Amino acid sequence: MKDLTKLTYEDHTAENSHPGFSVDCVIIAFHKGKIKVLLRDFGINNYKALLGGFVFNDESADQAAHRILELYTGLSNIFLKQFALFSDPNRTIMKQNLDYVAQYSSVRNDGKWLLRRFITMGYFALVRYDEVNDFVSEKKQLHWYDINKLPAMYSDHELIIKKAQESIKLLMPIIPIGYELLPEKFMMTELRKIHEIFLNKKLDRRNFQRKILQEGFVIQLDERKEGKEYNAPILYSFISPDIKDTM
Amino acid sequence: MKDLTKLTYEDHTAENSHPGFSVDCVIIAFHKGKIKVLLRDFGINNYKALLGGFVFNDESADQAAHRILELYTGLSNIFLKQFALFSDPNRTIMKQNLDYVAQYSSVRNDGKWLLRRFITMGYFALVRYDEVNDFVSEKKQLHWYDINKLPAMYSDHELIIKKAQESIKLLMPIIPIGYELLPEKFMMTELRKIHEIFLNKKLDRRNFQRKILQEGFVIQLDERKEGKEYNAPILYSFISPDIKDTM
DNA sequence: GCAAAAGTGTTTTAGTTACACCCATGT
DNA sequence: ACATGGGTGTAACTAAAACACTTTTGC
Repeated sequence: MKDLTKLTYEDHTAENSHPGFSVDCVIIAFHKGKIKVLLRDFGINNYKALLGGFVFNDESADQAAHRILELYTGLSNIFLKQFALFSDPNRTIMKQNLDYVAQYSSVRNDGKWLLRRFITMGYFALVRYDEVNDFVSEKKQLHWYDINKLPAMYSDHELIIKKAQESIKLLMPIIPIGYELLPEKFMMTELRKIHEIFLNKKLDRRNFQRKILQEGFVIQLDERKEGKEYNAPILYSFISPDIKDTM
Repeated sequence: MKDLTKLTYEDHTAENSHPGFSVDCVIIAFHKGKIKVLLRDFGINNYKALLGGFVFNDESADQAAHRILELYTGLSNIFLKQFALFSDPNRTIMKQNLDYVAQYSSVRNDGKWLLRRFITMGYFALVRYDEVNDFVSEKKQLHWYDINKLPAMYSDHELIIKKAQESIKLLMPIIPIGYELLPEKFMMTELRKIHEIFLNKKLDRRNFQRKILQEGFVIQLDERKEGKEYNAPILYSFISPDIKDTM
């Protein structure tokens, strides 16, 4: 594996990257009751874009996605999952793309390569807001957006996010969602909120709690959230850091 | 859409296809109590290969997969699903591939293009054996293999099949498997057998039947399988041809 | 003869759903 | 004053799992 700290978007050229192919990461976090997506300024028309990049000749798409994630969040070993391939022949031949390339070509000589058709693999990553936000907030072009209130987006990136959301909803009965998004100690309400947002429906407080606890992945701590005097919320933890191994 | 009947493997060139990218289809059917995969002779060392191909410049990967499926099975509108991307940088740089290209280069001049790195999207298709076998059996290079007794395979195609199997197992609680694999009228035992193979465990006959029937997608017909005198198996049918729309 | 497969119901256990009250905090 | 959110338990219902016998056919 390369030294990731040395890599930036500018390191990609037509020579060292797989042609016509990219990866795009839907980086998802949970903060203040909302599911957030990390996007970057695209630079044209105030469009926002997913965090993506190209696949070097000596790495797999999964490795490229991990590299890109580390580049933008500082985290390695992040939970990351392929969810769909986007390959419409016209997906990158859009006005905003042409504008971008026109501008981009002035600083590098392979701008035309970017005008070629690209097929992109969509990945979603689940990260802990608190663990990445210091790193992220240093980069002025990166911002979090509520997944249900997306800004105008470059190319088909809004579609990619919607598909990621659908995939997560579909996977929820199968994989224990929440572990990757929450800090070590969390309130049951937060975990329930995450489920509610992806399932897009209200869940009964007590039934949810009973179900989660009897699944056995979450335990109640002998500790309550500070700052409240009356009925301070009890804190919970996931028992195992190896849940991702069941995927 | 092009005239599919005119297309063969030979129609692909470096000029008309997306570079370094392919699709591979794991075509799955059910016959005589076994899950079968359709493979072609690869021509070198008796290796077998998945049915795959390249993506033309004016089609999406999904369209390419459908085109390839129609080419090899005669069926359009087949149930088809992306399940994983295979992008190990070394996946196609294998001895059997070099041998193949050496042989292949003698008949077409872009053999070296085939030696480049390829990223492939894995699709699985579920088809009805009876509907495709007449078409398939005309092509001498195509054969069905028990998914649990695979022959020696080209490149990473065995891995691709294993991953397809895992994906189906994972999706089984979510999507009603079986509809795409069985003829209009079928025995409950056949449906159960399909579930048993993918889940890799025995299921209780009566509990399975009750569960399936109360899900509501399958109804009992007033008809029994012919050819048996005593306790001829009752036939069943799926009620709706639109189950795939729920995907 | 024996294994295999098909018909057929009941009981038990586990899981899911529905539902109400109390009290402090913040607006 | 009111809405919000947090603590707490039970009863009804639905779903899943375990389980046996009989008969014919095919080997």
